[in-house]
Amino acid sequence: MIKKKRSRPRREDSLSRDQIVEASIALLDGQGESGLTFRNLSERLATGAGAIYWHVSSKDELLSAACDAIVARTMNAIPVGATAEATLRAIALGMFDAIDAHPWIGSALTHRPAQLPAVRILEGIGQQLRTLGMPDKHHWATAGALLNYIFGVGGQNAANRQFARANGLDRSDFLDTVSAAWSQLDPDVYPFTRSMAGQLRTHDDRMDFLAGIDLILSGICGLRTAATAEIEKR
Amino acid sequence: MIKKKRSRPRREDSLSRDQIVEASIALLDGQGESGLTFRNLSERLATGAGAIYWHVSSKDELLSAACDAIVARTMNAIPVGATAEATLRAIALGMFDAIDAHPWIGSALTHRPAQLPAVRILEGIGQQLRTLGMPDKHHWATAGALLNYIFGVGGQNAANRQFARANGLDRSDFLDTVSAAWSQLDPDVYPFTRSMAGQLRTHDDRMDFLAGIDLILSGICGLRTAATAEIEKR
DNA sequence: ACCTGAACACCGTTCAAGT
DNA sequence: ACCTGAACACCGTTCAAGT
Repeated sequence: MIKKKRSRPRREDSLSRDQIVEASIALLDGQGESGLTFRNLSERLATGAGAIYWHVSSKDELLSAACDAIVARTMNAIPVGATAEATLRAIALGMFDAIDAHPWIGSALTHRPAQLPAVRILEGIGQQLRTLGMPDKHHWATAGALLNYIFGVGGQNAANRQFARANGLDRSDFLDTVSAAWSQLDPDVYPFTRSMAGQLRTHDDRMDFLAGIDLILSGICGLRTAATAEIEKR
Repeated sequence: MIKKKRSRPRREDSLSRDQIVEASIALLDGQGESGLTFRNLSERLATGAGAIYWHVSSKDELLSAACDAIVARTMNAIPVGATAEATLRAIALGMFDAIDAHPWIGSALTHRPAQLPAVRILEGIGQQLRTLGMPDKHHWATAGALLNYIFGVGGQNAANRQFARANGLDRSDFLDTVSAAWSQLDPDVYPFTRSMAGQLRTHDDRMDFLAGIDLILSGICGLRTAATAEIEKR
């Protein structure tokens, strides 16, 4: 008697790239970055690893596509018609919230070079700089400053979230841990950091993020420092 | 006859954590992030994987320690005695150059949460903000803005370098590739990005980085925007 | 106390073979 | 054209056993 090998049920409809990307997002949201493996993914999609490779060329591409799906939705949700400054803030806050909801895109953005997701954001920022009447020669540096700041915050948020998840901490546990560590630093070497330990527990990430954006925007509005003179000198 | 197993020669002196960290830095500098494996490391140190684990608890800790060694050297090399603004620039440029020389620390910084390396930089920045006479309540948001901007640029630089290395491109090949990709974007959807494709080839990363720093510094010097009012309102 | 190195439990990726 | 799933070449980490 032939022993029929018991294998898991396979899907009957055929796979699509979109389904793979959506399943990846679900996995990343639910289990964090380490949750996205081809084994997890093929189980969830009731298929084999090879089937996924038919639609997608590598894990890197998959992560990029998942990230791009989120970024595209975020950028499409930015309301049009507001002032340039308000729109720049909306873009920045939109990305902040997107990274908050999907921490893994913070690390996807910082790790994969200037590809589609980054370009979508750059484009949104750049168009507003134009309407703001910023001289062309400052466009690149200015857009880059905003973009890199957003990426920097995103990357840190992602890292903090991942650390907290890996150690089974919630946000408040995590802040307590860092705050405690900072309180124990040598006061002679780290006076400033020690003095920040308290604020750390009560601060509002989103508010601080916005304050940074406004710092840059206010710099943009009043380009009058030594360095811009230096740049003009070239 | 007993066949004596030919094994690689082992070291005779004993291992130290410092030697392990230095060997890791050499590996990371020479072969990039993927070059740091316990197998590579134990071969280089003429020892076994277990020996390394005796001195170091995980790969994560090792990467952190390697990153911290570079950051500590960088921060110690910042000259003292200059004006606060000049020192802030020196810190930023010092980190930029350190990341340029060791791209992997860009990704180590963005991936491991607020630990020693980040604290060293935060402290340096914060002390200068104090001498600048910035009101205490703005310290956190301001220092965070500078720090996150530096991390953002660092992360992007690291990612770009790794991409270039993985594809066997030098800097100019890499810029050509991105520039070509941007030139082919749909002009109706990506007018700004397309217009940047040219500048991309000739731009100076370091100069643009400095321009961003100065944008933030100039915002710091003239805190007068809607958002700071908003923060004060709280 | 410090080290060895085989073994374990994973990865991403490939590919002959199936439909 | 699309999928299967075993196999491959790696990982980080552990641990009984040695000195």
